[in-house]
Amino acid sequence: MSESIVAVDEASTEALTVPEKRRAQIVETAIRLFSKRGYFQTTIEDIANAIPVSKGLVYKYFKDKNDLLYYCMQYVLEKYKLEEVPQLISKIGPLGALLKVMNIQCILAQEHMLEVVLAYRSTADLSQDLARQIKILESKTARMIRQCLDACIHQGLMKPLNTDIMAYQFIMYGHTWALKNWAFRDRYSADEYMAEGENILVKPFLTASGLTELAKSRQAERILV
Amino acid sequence: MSESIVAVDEASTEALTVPEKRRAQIVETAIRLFSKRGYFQTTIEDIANAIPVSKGLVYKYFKDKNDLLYYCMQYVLEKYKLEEVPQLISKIGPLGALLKVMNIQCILAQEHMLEVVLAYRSTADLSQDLARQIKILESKTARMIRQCLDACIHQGLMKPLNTDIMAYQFIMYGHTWALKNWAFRDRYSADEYMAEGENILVKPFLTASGLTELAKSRQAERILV
Amino acid sequence: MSESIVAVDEASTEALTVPEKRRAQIVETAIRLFSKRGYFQTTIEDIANAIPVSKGLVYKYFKDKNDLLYYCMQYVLEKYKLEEVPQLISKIGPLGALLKVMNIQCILAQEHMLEVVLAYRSTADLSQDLARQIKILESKTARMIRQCLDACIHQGLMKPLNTDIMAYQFIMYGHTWALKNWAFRDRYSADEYMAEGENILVKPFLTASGLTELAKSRQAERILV
Amino acid sequence: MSESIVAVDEASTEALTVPEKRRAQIVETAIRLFSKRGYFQTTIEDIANAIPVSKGLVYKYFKDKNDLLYYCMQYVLEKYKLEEVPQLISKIGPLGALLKVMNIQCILAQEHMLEVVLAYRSTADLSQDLARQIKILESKTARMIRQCLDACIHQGLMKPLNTDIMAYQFIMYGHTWALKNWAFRDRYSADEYMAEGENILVKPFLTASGLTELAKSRQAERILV
DNA sequence: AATGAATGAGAATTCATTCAT
DNA sequence: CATGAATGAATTCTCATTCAT
Repeated sequence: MSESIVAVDEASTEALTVPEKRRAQIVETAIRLFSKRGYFQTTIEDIANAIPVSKGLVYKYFKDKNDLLYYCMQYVLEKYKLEEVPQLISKIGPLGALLKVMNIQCILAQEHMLEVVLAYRSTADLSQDLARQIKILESKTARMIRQCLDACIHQGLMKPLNTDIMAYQFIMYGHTWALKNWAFRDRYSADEYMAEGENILVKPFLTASGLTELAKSRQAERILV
Repeated sequence: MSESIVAVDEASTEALTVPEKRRAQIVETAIRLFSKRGYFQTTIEDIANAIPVSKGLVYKYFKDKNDLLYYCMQYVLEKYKLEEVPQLISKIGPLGALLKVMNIQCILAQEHMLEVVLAYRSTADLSQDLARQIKILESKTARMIRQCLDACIHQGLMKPLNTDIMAYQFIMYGHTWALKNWAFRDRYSADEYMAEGENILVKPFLTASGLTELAKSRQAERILV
Repeated sequence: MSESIVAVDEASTEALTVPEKRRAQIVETAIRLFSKRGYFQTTIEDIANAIPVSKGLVYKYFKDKNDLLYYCMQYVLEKYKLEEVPQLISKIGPLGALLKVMNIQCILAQEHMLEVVLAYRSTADLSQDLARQIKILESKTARMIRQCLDACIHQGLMKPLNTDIMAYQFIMYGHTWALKNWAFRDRYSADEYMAEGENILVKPFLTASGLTELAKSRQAERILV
Repeated sequence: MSESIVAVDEASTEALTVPEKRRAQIVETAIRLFSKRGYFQTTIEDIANAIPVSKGLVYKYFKDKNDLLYYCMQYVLEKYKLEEVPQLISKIGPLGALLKVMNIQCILAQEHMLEVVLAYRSTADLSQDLARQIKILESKTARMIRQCLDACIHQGLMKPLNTDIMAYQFIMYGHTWALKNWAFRDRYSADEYMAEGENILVKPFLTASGLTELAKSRQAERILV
């Protein structure tokens, strides 16, 4: 996954100013605590002490607690942006893109387990308006996945099905890893879970030519590696 | 669905004593408000006013607010108990049972949408111990579904696959209807969503004999209706 | 002043319910402290402790601190309502009414010195909307006084003058007693100040017939007493 | 009014050093904001941003916020100093001086409306000691006016009356223009209000010879103009 | 059984003030 | 001179919980 499909904030690797670092530090600490204890059970003081800075400083960077929650959500969704799916489809084909997207969903869920849990617990705690924005961002991801599915079907690699609902199956498969991790973690590794995703979400829906294509791409991978 | 697979609280149809009615009334109101506004943003006073009774009365029935949340969760999970799955398998076969279980998951999600949302928002707000109990109950449901899947595979109706993970797919398919309802409700009815569940979670995994079995049971249904 | 021109809240003499008593108690304490220390330097806790009740209780009776300030202002202006001026004019004539109004302004300023000071310090601390209401109430008082003045002029008792501005002179004469009390209190009693009001605000503006009228009413008073 | 009776800070016309300019800038900005929003609702940051300078700089010039308020008050009272009244009396006579003083009070109230409002809102917010100083300054003004009144009476231009209280009437007439400006501004110009001041505070109190004197001085003015 | 007045611990938020740069 | 990041004390406000009636 060297040529990442996940949007990477290029700036994040550059030198950040002091205030920028502080902002990031607060957001990251807040995500950790909000995820673990929940939004309402985490006080601004908890967050400040964990850094550690003073309570008051948090308010220099964020209007209020809800504003901070919003930026936490943003930060999470930033990671989930699938911006280059169209290019990916044209480069490695829709089936390859689909598999890649599935993997990304799982990898992200693994890497940002706390954040996924946070999203399910606390989106409703955002103000009406901010909650809507979060939903819009998720809709975009669904649309990207749907493009892959539609392309697969269009190229005869996949049997026709409701790509709208199916797109959410891909999203939820990743989220499930995070949400039900208490049930899975003792029995499967993230990689095993991800591999099973192919068996559950991709292979059973492929046409004969889709299966051939899959086999070919597997072989190509093997040669590359 | 006259012969419900879902555990029905027999007592609920009997005459309840006044205190029992009050308890139920409080729990139901609490579920509604907790689901809509969240646990921490709903005050005991909100609940009392919505009934309406006095704040103090709520404390006659529940030790504290967290205790009330726990009983709300219990009430929700009560509805989700799949106790008669083994009987069901022996009566209508594992494939029929599987389809039925899938339908039930969707119907429950539709009928108890608020409660599902509540569970995802607020399980973590329960005390450690109560939260564990909730997880145990969900594990039981997963085990039931797994029995169906294992039986289907064992009887050659379904191709082998990881039934542990797949069982959660069935659970999550229902939950997704509730959790992402904001995305679906304008485009699909609950029935359409449920029907699509068959295409996504069952059919693609069937063997030839499984498909035959499915067709037969469909015909049987058609005759019955 | 047995037949008071000042609107008396009849209910205040009746039995009040417990919450009504509490409300009044809080308002009265707040007026005292707000007047003495100022609105922003008085904490809700100060007020609560002075009663003494708990902080939280104050919020059962008033939405927030600004709401409490508003009710304090209302309470003050309630006392300043001059509702029966028209009746008074028809009963004892416009000049008598005018003198009475002047006296009332001084008596009120003396009795509610703290409240007057509070009004000047803190009206601007009310929300836009509440501040406007307070101004409307003062305008009404000005209008009442103006009616007296206009009637006096119309009946030839007083020489023509700008009754609009003059009405505010009557209001301010009372307020000045409260606002500049630090300068006056060592040299004049409230009665002396009030008596001087007649020399400054009434007599110099009377016509010959106005002076006759004044002398007559003085004599009538002397006989009555 | 070329030969101003109002004490003018001679230095203000000279070249100020940079720090002096900064100080003045801060004080003037503070007066503006304190008057508009009140002392407690104006933050040091508000003032700094309005200039704009940094918050820290304000503390280079003023010990603390209360110190700044004190200098604001000083600045206001500086304008209100009536130092040359004795000379004025001997130059244009006590009645002319009195009229001039009345005019000045109105002009100052018009030009420094915000400052007058500030004084009434915030004098009590000064420390005990600083508040006393402000009162002493106002007493001086009252004494000056009283000198005029006493001289008028002594020279038989004015009928005897309580000059102590009357002096405050002159002060308050100006203040009233500022304090009740919300009621007046739509109906009168500052000049109209000032003209009415003569009808309310001077003419009714004059003796026959005082009226003659007034008429003469009016004529003199007319010739001059 | 039921009420609702009262409490008080605890959280969010603000802002004057300091100080390293 | 000037900045603005950082602090922390102080305050408003909320709400679960208790208890006398």
